[in-house]
Amino acid sequence: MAYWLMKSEPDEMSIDDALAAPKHTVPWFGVRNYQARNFMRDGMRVGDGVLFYHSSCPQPGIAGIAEVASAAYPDDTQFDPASHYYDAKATREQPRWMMVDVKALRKTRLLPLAELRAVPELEDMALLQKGSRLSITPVTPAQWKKIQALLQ
DNA sequence: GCCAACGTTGGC
DNA sequence: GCCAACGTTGGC
Repeated sequence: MAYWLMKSEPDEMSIDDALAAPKHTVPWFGVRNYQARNFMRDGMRVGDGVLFYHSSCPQPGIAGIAEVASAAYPDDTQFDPASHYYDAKATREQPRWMMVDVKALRKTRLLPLAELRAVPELEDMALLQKGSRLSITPVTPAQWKKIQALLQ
C-alpha cells in the first residue's frame, strides 16, 4: 500500500465538501500536469492512503484523511468545451487526462504547512521541496506514520 | 498583489 | 533538440 498527498483548493472542494458527497467519494477531476496524472494512472491502487491538503487558502495544510477509491479513468472535463479544464487535443479515443475517485475518511485538525516544515523527519517530503508545485505527491510510509502521530 | 519556481509551447 | 517566452501554481 502506498501513500499520497493530494492538494485541493477548499473554495473548489474542501474536506467537508468531500465528506458531504455521496459515499464520501469525489472524482478528482481537473489535474492537468503529466507527473500528477502519472501518479494517479500508474502509481495509485484502491485503498492507498491520502492526505487531503488544502491549498491556495488562508491556512494551507493537511485537513483530512482519505483513500483512493478507484483505478484511474478518463477525466470527462477534458472533452467539454464549456469546462475550465477542456483540452482541445484530447479525444475520447485518446484521452490525455485521467483521474481517480477519492473517498474522504475523516476530517482532522488543520495541520499547517508551517508546522510540517518545522518537523525534521518530514524535511524530505515532496510537498516541502523548494519550488514544488505538484498537486499530487507521494508520501513515504515513515512520513505517513509521523503525520498520523502529529494528528493525534 | 507579488513573485519565485516550474511546466509547456512553439519557432528555429 | 534548444531555449525564450509565456502561463500557472501557490505561499506569503
